[in-house]
Amino acid sequence: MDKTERRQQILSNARDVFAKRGYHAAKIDDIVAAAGVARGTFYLYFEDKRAIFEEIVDGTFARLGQAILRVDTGDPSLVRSQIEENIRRIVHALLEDPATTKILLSDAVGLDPAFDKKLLFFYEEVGKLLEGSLVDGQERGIVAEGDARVYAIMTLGAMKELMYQVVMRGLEYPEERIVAEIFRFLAAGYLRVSAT
Amino acid sequence: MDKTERRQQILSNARDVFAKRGYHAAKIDDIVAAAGVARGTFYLYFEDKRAIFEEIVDGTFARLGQAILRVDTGDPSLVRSQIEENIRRIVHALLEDPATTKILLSDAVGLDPAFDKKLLFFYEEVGKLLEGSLVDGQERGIVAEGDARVYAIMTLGAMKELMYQVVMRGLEYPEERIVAEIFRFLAAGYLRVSAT
Amino acid sequence: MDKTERRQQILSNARDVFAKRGYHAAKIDDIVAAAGVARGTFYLYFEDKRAIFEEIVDGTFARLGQAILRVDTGDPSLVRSQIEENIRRIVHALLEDPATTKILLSDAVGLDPAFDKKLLFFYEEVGKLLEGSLVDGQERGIVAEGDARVYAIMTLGAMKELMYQVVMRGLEYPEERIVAEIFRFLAAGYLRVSAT
Amino acid sequence: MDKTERRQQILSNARDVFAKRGYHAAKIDDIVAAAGVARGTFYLYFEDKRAIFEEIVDGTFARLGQAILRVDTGDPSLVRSQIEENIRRIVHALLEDPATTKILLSDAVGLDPAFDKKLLFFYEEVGKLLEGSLVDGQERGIVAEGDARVYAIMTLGAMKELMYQVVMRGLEYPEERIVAEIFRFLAAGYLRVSAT
DNA sequence: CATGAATGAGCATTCATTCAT
DNA sequence: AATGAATGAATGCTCATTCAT
Repeated sequence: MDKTERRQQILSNARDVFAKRGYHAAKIDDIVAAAGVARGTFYLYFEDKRAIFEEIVDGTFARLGQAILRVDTGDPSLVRSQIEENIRRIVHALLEDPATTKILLSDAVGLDPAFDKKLLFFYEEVGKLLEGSLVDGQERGIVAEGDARVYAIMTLGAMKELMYQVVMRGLEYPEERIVAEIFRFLAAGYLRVSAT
Repeated sequence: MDKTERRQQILSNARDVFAKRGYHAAKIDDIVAAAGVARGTFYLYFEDKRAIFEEIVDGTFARLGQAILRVDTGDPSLVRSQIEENIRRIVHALLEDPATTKILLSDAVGLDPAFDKKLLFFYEEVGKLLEGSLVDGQERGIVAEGDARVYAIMTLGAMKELMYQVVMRGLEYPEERIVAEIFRFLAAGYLRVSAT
Repeated sequence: MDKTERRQQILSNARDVFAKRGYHAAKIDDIVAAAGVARGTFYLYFEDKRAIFEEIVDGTFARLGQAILRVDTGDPSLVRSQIEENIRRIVHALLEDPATTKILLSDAVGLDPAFDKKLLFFYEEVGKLLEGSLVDGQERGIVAEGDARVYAIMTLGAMKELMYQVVMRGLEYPEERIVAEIFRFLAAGYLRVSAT
Repeated sequence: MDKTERRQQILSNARDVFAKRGYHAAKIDDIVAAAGVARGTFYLYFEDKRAIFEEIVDGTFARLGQAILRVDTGDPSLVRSQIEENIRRIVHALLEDPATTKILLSDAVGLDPAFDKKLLFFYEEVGKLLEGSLVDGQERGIVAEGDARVYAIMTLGAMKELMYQVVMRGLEYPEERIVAEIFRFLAAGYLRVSAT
């Protein structure tokens, strides 16, 4: 087994342990036991417990970052499919690896102020991207008036919560269904009430 | 100072410490120092660290639960204002005490599997309430077709994320503005794109 | 038992353990076992292992510093007795507590660069004091010509080695005898050989 | 590179590492990195860390032992130069390799009780040799009355301390000057005070 | 009731040494 | 012989909790 494999072996077992027990309850012992290596071996491949956790989260960030495509608003008739495709890719990236999704949406939250800052930064980046697209869309009339930043935040929140519920509760929704529901939610909301 | 006051004094200082440092970084020492009582006194009023944390979260649950009013869909012309009032009350309850909101949305997440279950349960209860109203609304034609459960989850997520950003980043939005944006988001979404 | 006593109890047992095993071989467990307290109690009174060791050495420094009296060379007829008195006090200070002397002359040496610097600094201070007295004495004709600094260094070395041997080998010399021998050694050397 | 060379290469790099960091702070990793060999190779040539350290100290002992010449007191007119020559050889042996001198006078001290015993034994051997010469000298009238053992101990201490200061502080004394000062110190002391 | 000194289980991390290749 | 990945015993330190005063 070469170094990369061994590293991957520890990393993936650590991921499972973190997902199962949560960051603090996950002991180095649990990780090495799961990986079937000695205590010291762990430290041959990773600086410390925090470092391997961060690597898992960073990896998820990277996967998510790659999933997101820039929306080209040039041809209005293609916007919808691009947005759907983006939602589809993000949902897929999160659901194909429920363990890291659980870690990202649960264990990584409130770990400590420094880590909170890291998460906030990631979501800020994604939020900015989204916000930019929304502002762009507003100029082209394909996004409603309103605070684009707030729209972006709520969009992220809605998707995060849905993914969290799916992952934590094992909600059995087909991905395509999830994509469709999200799109509908973003496109038209659901309240049909008249003004007071 | 009577028992109740003393208890409250410890509780409220603990809340600040948890909010500032996070659950794990908050030491009993920090709490008793903030409350100005002796180490042992803490244990006269609370079972253990976990218990006081849980009490804080439970208190927030209770406050939130009280904030939510049942929507009477009898007179369609009054539904909108009732919904707005609900959003207003929830937002107000969260923002009037940012410390507990931060704890609820950050420290309480991923604490351990048992606590995750507790949170999940609370959100499930709220979600069911909301889902029920949505189904009810669907029957009366004031809620669009679609999966009410998913709508409920995304609604919760959108609101949680917005509150989280306000609390963590100190976003300076007037409450009324937030309420209006949320309502608009839920009512009409923002995408105005034609089908492919 | 009040805090000062408890502290002293741990300190003095630590001193014995350090003297017996040496700094590195002395484990916190050995110290607390000797003191009859729990592991955590140790850390209630001392920052860490290094700190208690440093305190022991600093205490010895202080005792030694107090033992040394400034020699008043005003009345030449009184110089000899003052010097003898100084030697007597230093020798007494070291031999009345062999454990700390062993620690100072053995365990504290080569502990790490930072500690070496500390030791070097202490001996430098003592050396400067001695050197100053020697220069003063040279002006008054009661100290022979020659490099006062080297004299000071060799004097310290001679005394340190003698004390070390007494402490480590349990050499049974009466203190007064030691004082007399040191004085004679410093006063007249022992080689009686003619120049080449 | 043959076995002897490889061994020497590791040994001499270990010496530098020990001198720079001290015994405990010197890691096998540092040594093999300095020597440019693999971790396992180290153990092909040396039993363990302690063994290589001991070998370094033993080598220094051997070098020092060879530096010391027996003083032939037959012709009194030649004694002085023989003693000077001895001092010169010892000083030279120590200063030509400051790294091992630093190890001998600093890291080897207080390593553990067993090593202390070893050092004590070496100095005892040298001390006995010196003591024997002193007793011999006393019979021939070229060494003053007094306790020869104490003279021997203080002589060793004086020389050790001077060498230690030169090595640790980088004192810039020419060897010949050091030899002369030591000789003068041993021959006549420096105090010129009348009895009380 | 209040105190705070004492407790000790628990854990991350280090590093000398081994051994399969 | 040489390598360097793997090992796991060893240990300092933390901190929630207890309990005698």
